[in-house]
Formats: sequence, C-alpha cells, structure tokens
Amino acid sequence: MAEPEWLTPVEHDAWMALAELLFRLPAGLESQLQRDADLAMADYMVLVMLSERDDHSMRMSELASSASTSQSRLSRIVARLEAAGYVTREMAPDDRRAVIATLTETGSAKLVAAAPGHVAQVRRLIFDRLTPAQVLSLTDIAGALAHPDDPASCDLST
Amino acid sequence: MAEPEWLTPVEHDAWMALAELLFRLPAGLESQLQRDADLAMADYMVLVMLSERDDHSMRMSELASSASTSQSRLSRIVARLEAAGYVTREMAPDDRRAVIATLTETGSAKLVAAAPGHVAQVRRLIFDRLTPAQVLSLTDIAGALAHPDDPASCDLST
DNA sequence: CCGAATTAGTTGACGCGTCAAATAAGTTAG
DNA sequence: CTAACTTATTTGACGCGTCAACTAATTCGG
Repeated sequence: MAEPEWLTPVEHDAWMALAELLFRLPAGLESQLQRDADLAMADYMVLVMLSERDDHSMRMSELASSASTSQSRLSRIVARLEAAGYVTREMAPDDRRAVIATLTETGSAKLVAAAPGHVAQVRRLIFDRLTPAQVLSLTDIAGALAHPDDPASCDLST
Repeated sequence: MAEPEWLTPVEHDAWMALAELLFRLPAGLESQLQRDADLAMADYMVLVMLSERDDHSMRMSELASSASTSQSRLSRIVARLEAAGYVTREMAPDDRRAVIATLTETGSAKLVAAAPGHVAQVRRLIFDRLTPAQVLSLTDIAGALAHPDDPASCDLST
C-alpha cells in the first residue's frame, strides 16, 4: 500500500514486454492448433489433463482448475468435446451433483494426432528462442506469476 | 527439423508453468480493469498507445501492431471507444485509405482515472512476486518470445 | 496512362467466454 | 427432521474476436 504509484523504468520495460507476450504468444499457438487439429488451446489442455489420468477421467471442477479455466467455460468446452466424440460425461456415483468427464478412444487418438504438431510449435515459438538458463528462469518466474488470486505468494517483503 | 519430437522434462515443466501463466494472468488483470474502469485490456492498451504520442493520434494499422491486435479487432475496439467518446476517427489527408484515430480529452481523462488501479494490479500480480533479478530476466525472455511470426529470432543454432 | 496487384480499413456471420441466474444435491445447525 | 447454506454444474443472454468477403484507394508493370 505504501508502494509507489507508478512503475520504475525497469518495471515498465518488463511489463511492456510481458504484455506483448500475453497478447501474441497465445495467438501463435492457437492458430497452429486450430488450423491443424481444429482445436482451441483450452480444448487441447482439457484433453491433455484427462489423458494424464490413469483412468482418463476427472471431475468437472477438478478439470476446470487443472486446465486453468472457469467452470462455466469448462462446461461448454466439454459439451463441445462430447459432441465431437472425444469425451463422455456421466454422473459421479458417490456425489450425484458431480460429473465425471472421461476421454474416449477417439479422444485419445485425436490427441495423439494433434500432439506432434503442437509440440513442434511450442518448440519453435518458445524453446528455440531461449537458452537453457532462460528456460529454468522462465519456470521460476511463470510459477511465481501463475496464481493471480493466491494471497500467499505476494508481499513476502515483511 | 532434426529436433526431438517431444519436450525434455525441464522443458515440459517450463511449458506447463508458462501455459498456466498464459491462462490465468490475463484473467487477473482483465477483471480488475473491467470491474473498476469498464475497459478490456485491449481497450486500455489502445488508449495507452495513443496517449504516448505527442499528438495523441495514430493510424489504425500502426495502432493495431502497437497494441498487438489484428486489424479487424482494432477496428471494433476503436469503434467502441469512439462510441464511448474516448477517441475520434478521421481520414488521413495524405492517404485516403488510411484512418487516423485520436484520443479525446474525455479519453485522456478516462485513462488518467483508470491507470492507478491498473498499475496497482500489475504491481500486485507481477512485481510484488519477483526479485529484481527476475524482473530483468523476464524482460529478456518476454522480448525473445513476443514475436511468434518473426523468423529472424529462431533457429540461431546453425 | 491502364489494368492488375497491393494495402487500409470495415463488416456480416458465427462461435466462444462471461456473468448471473437456475437447478439440484449434499451439509450443517437447531 | 428440516430449513438454511454450500457445493457442483449447467444455461440464457449478451458482447467480443475471428474469418472471409467487401469497398476503396494507391502502386506497380508495361
């Protein structure tokens, strides 16, 4: 609260660079996936999160936070993926409010087909442009910034 | 092309952290601006870019690339900002295809009113969570990643 | 000069994400 | 037991961004 009201020049540069990244990088990743696999990044992430589970299943609410989206957005995404045959939805046996989304065989195949192109794009746009040291540094920085609403991670200066 | 097809574990961690950042940070910034100033980030950026010019004016196409958006998106943004009274549009005298957007007094005032809250949020979500060294590092990394379609910045390994 | 190609900007149709409200099923306190 | 609260998910309305098509002005080749 006693912080200065404006940014220092160094902070300003960092913020401008980050803002540009925030606008442009998603577009570059999105367009490859859309073009080659007809999937949005968020769709792809949802498929990935499901595929990483042994049973290829997850509750909607857990899936939403894994994929970093809102519940209502996830609901629409899964509805689309279900319509495309990539996932199924069923009531959870233990808690009848909950819904379990499950990746289908078709969905697995879709992911297997889409992954190489996407990974290549990630490599092109990100790792080909960074030194190994920068990759490590990026991991720390992104980890520190990835939870906007987490109060524990800020104001460590006391 | 001879690159490995998948990511190394270190790269995977970095990518996951960055992906989370890419999904969550914009939402955290966007919501404050929307709530307190009824502006989207992209709207705000457009106003900022105009305000940084001496004459508070810029061509649409230049404004689009400064604000890192597509032309058609910018066209809609400026239409909204014009309807709100924050900018005006007029034909360029030298090239009659071009349109010059100009920030109005009302638009300047809006920006002055919105800036402190936004800057505070940027500080909360970004700079309060990074060491000075990380801020420098972020500037370099974001600079390297901010131009997805720039062929000059990749594949320097030859 | 003239016609083809390029550049600048806008717009209609469409799909997606957000917000708030709705539904429904657990949970808790008296 | 039940009324109030919380949690899980969906959905209607609405605004925004994207894509492709369109208008119009400038430039380029011959």
